Amino acid sequence: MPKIQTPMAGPGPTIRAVDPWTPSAGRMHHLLTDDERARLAVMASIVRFKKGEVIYREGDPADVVFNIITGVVTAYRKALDGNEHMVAFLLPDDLFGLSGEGRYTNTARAITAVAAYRLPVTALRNRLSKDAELEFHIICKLCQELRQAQRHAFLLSQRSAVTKLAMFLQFIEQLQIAKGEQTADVYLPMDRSDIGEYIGITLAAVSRTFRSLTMRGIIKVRDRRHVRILDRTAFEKIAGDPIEESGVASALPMRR
Amino acid sequence: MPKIQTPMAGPGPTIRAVDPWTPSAGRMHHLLTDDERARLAVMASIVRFKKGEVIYREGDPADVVFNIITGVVTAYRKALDGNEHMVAFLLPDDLFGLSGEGRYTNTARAITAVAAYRLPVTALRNRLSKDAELEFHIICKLCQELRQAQRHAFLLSQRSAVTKLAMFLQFIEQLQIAKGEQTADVYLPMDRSDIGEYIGITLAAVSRTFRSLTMRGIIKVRDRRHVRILDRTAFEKIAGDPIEESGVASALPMRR
DNA sequence: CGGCCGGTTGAGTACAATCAATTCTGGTGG
DNA sequence: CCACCAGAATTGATTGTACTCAACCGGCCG
Repeated sequence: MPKIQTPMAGPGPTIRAVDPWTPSAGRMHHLLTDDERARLAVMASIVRFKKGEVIYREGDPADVVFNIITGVVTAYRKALDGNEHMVAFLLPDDLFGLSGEGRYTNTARAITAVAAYRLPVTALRNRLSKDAELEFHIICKLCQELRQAQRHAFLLSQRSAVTKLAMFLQFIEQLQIAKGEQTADVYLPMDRSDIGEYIGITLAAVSRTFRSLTMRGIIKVRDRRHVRILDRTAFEKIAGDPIEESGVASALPMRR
Repeated sequence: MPKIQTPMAGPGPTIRAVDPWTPSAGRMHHLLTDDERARLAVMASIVRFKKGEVIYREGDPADVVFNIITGVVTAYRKALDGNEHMVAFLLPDDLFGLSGEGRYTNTARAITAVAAYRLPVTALRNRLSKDAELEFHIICKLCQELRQAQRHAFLLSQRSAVTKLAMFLQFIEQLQIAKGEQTADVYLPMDRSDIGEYIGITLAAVSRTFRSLTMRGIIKVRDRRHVRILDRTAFEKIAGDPIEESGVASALPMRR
């Protein structure tokens, strides 16, 4: 059952993040050594999900943790009124499924095709008890996810829709820079309604807000998935300077 | 310099949380053994802050971590427009100051008198590398703080002010129950403007919203700091049932 | 007593939600 | 290759909620 395959992703789970205590100039490292990855790989299997597929539901017994290889996953919570709200975008190298207390506290859904390592909690936990280094790396990753969640909360606290959207675009862009991808345009793997759920405005408002930024000459929407930032200074006046934000030049508070 | 004092808090840092992988019926445990606490105490000193005092600022070098003994701390971020937004309430047994990347990513301020253990990062890190168990407990704590941050984001995504306030009161109440405190009334250690900053509405709106809930007979505001929930069913219809929320009866997603 | 701080209340406004109609886009099959 | 379809996205008109600004209250401390 454990298929220790090595697809394009390499020989086992990867957890990439920055060490929260070292001023690393924002570079992001693979936290795990090949050795650790191999040890994790032994207990892992690779699973694939189709676009739109639910990976687990709020309340399900939380007996596996996932580590994304490729694709994008979203974590949702259901509001009383039936509306869902997204609490996180999960991207390659992210760890998810561990925020429960015996149960998952949110629902995870693939919004693109996804490949991920699937790690049974019992095995992982066993391994952890013997491996201080691995644990430390997981601590680093969790610090990062925590920071990220706080950033998200900060975004949600903004009143203006333009600010929210600009901050969101900034997140995504930083993310892509960190990934080392070509970023003349910002690439948006999610659709408008996902964005709306993440930044806490309606689909209609997302659309209007894109238009507003376009009208003002700040961005240019190439197509649904590609946006270019034309007026950098105006853009950062709205979104807030990311460098100021995180306290260190080129710090990359976004996951991955 | 390390004053290994044992005030009312006991013989060293405490990290209380629930193990995220064990369905523990919501009971919260001291995660650290006396032994561990003693080892941590060796590297810790106790610091005290007055109400209103800033503990550290966004951008400061992050060389110490804190573990609250008594009191309430808030973590802020500054918005572009000068407004601040609160990203977390930190309470006894909570760990804070570790979300940086060489630097603190937010500003911490005591909103009551605070006593805390002060742990130098270098020493802590050193210790961690040798102590798998301690690391595991920190992982548990981080999972909890992450869950909490996601809950906060969820709260902020709500559109109606009443819902936000009700959810907030629910948080605080659960917190007090977890602490084992007497809770005929909900006790609010923070003032109205802090609440507003946390739930993302203005001071004026907080006031109106309290009134609205009072008018409807759902709560009764004894004084600035004490609120009683009169109509439980109506209250939970607005806030969302906390049991549903976390998937397990009496799960306590709030810190403490 | 006076000033200050935290909180409450009021009037008017702005921004995003809502509901609903319409257009655009990408994919499928003839 | 085109026609068609379904889902995604845009746009419009209206409404409501919370913001803004400002006045006011009440306790506390000097």
